[in-house]
Amino acid sequence: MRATVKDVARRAGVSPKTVSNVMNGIVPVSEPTRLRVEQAMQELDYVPNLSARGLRNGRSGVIGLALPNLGTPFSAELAQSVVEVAHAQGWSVQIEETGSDPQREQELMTRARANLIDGLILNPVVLDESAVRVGVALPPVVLLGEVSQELADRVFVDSFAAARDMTLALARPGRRRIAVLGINQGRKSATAIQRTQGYETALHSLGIPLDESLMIACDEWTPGSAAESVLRYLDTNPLPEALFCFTDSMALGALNALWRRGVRVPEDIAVAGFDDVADGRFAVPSLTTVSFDKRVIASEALRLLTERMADRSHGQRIVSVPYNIEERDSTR
Amino acid sequence: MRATVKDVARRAGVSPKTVSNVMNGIVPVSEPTRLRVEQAMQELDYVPNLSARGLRNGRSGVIGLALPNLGTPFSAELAQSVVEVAHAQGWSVQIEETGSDPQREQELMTRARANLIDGLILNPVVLDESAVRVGVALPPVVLLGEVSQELADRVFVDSFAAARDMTLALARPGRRRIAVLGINQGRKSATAIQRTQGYETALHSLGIPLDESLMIACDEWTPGSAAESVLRYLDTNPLPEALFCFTDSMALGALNALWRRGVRVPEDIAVAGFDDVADGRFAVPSLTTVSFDKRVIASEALRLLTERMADRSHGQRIVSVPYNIEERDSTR
DNA sequence: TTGAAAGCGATACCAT
DNA sequence: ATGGTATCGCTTTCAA
Repeated sequence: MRATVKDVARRAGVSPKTVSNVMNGIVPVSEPTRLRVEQAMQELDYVPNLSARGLRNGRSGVIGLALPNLGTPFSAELAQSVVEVAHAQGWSVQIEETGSDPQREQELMTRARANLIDGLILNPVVLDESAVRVGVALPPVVLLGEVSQELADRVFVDSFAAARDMTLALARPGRRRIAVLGINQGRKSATAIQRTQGYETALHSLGIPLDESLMIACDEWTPGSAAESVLRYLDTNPLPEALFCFTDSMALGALNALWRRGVRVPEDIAVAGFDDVADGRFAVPSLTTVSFDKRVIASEALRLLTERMADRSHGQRIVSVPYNIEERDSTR
Repeated sequence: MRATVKDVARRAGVSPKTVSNVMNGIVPVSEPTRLRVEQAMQELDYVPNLSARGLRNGRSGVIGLALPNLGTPFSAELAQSVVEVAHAQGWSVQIEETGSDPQREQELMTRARANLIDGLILNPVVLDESAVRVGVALPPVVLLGEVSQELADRVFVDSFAAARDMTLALARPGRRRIAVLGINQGRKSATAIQRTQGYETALHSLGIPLDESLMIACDEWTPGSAAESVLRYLDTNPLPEALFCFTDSMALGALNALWRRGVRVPEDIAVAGFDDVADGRFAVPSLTTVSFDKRVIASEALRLLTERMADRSHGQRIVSVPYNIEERDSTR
C-alpha cells in the first residue's frame, strides 16, 4: 500500500496537519519536527496524492493547451514555449487537438470546468463565437489568435498588419503580380480572413488591382496540401512574381513544388511565409517570413490566465505580440 | 456555487448513487428515473469534478508523454499521434519536456506516482538506467527508443538495423566516402550510439575502412546546429560522397548549409535523414529518410501502457516497430 | 507550534 | 432498481 499523510504523521509522531505544514512550507514548523517528518517521508517513500490535493484545493496545477493541429512544427514550437514557461511557474500542461472543430472546442471548455485543468489556452479556428458562448459559465480561458469576441482574454499577433506589411515588402522591388496561398474554401478561418484582408489592403494602397486568379486556395495548411495546390496552379496559370503563403509550412510545400517545376526562387519568383519556424530558417532557399516570439505568446498567455484565475470578474484583457518581417534568401 | 451530485440528486428526487449510476451507465437505471436525473443535470449545468472522481477511483484518465525536445517537428508528429490515439480511447495527455536531463526524467516518474497521471510514455535519452531504477516502485511506464534496461516496457524502431540499411543504400551506387552527422560529444544518447554502430557495421560489411574524419559531431540535433557543423566541416574537409544525418531535422540544416556553399544535392553529395517528418518530404530536394509509422508507435505504446496498468506484475514487453528506407530526390 | 475533526465530490458496498 | 453511508487523501478551521 501507498503511504499517506496519516502514515507519515504516525511514523513521525506528529499530526497530519504538521506533515501538511512541512510540505507546503507556509506555516512555520520547528526544525526538529521538520526533520523527523522529512525523514518519515523518505522512509515511507511518500508521494502526495495530487487528486486529493486538487479536490481539497479546487486547483489541479494543470492547464490545458488546445491547438487545431498538433502535427505542425509551429505547434511544436508553441507548445514547447508554453510547457517551458508553465513549468517554470509550477504548472503542468495537458495538450489537446481540436482539429478545427468548434464542437471539440466546446467540449474542451467543459472539461476545463470539470476541474482537471485550472484553465485553458485555446487557439480557435472558426471566427464565430460558438466555442465561447455567452451565458455558460466560462472557465478561465485565454484565446490565441484573432477571434473577435468579447468574453475571453486573448493574445494575438496582428495578422492583418503583418500580412499587409509582408505584401508591401514583397512589392517593394517593383513586383506587382503577388499571389497569396492559404485561402480556405470551406469554413473560413479567422486567421485566413485577416491575412487576406491585409494583403488586399496593401495592394489597394499600392494601386494594384485585385486579381482573383492570384488568390490560391489551400484548405489544409500543410506542406503536402500546399505543394499540391501550387503544382495544380502552375499547370493552368502564368507564374506570379511573388507568392505569400499564410504559414511557413505551406511555404515549404510551395518551395518544393516550384523546385519540381524547375522554377527558381527567388530569381523567377519570391516566396514568403508566416510563423518563423526553424525549418523555414533552413529551407532552400532560407525563407522570408513574418517572425514573432513564441515565448512571448506563451508567457503573456500564461500571465493572463493566472490573472484571470485570481480574479474572475475583471474586464477582458487583450495583448498584442509584436512581429517583424524577416527577410531571407527566398525574396532576394 | 457549482452543482454536485448531491444537488442533482436532490433536484431529481433520487440518491447520489443513482446519479452516479446514470453517469456511468453500468448499473441499469429505469427510464423515467434516468430522464429526471438527466434533466436535473441539464438544469443545474452539472459538470462532474474529475479530481474527486480521480481520488475515489485511483485513476485520473490522464497519461503523461515526456520527450527530450518538444520543439522539433518529429516531436509534434509523435505527440499528435499519441494524443489522437489516446483521445480515441478516452485518455487525456499531459506533455513534458525532459531536455535530455536524467534528473528531470526521474522527477517525472515521481509525478506519475503522484497519481495525477495514470501512466507515462517516456523517451529517455541517456543510456544508463538512472531514470528507471531498481527498487523504487515504478508507475506504469512505457519507454520509447532503444534504452537497454529490463524494468519497463518499451516500443522502439531498430535504429541499429535502420542505420545499417540506410548506409548500405547510400553505398549501393558505388559511394564509399559516406559521412554521418549526429555523433554527440558529451553525453552520448542511446540513439546516437545505435545509429553509429549500424553505420560502422555496414561499412565493415562493405569492406570500407572506418574513417574518423567522416564522423561529424553535432550536439543539438536541430537544423541550426547541424547547419553550423556542416559549414565548419566543409571549411576544412573534402566533400564526402554521401551524408547520413541521424535525424531529418539535422538533414534539413545540412541541406541548407550545402546549398549555401553551392554544393549540389544529390549531384555532388547524397543526403539522407531519419524520422520521415513532413518537412523532409517537401525539402529541396525531397529528403531520403528512414520512415516508420508514428501512429503505430503511439498505439503500441498506449496498448502496452494500458496492459501494464491492468496487470502490474507481468513480464517486460518489448515491441519493435517496422521501418523502411524511403528513397527520395536527395539521393538519386 | 501542534492536534482533532470536518469536509472537498464522487463512488461502491451493503441494504432494501 | 434505488437509498444510506463510509471512504479515497489532503487541507484547514478551531482549539489547545
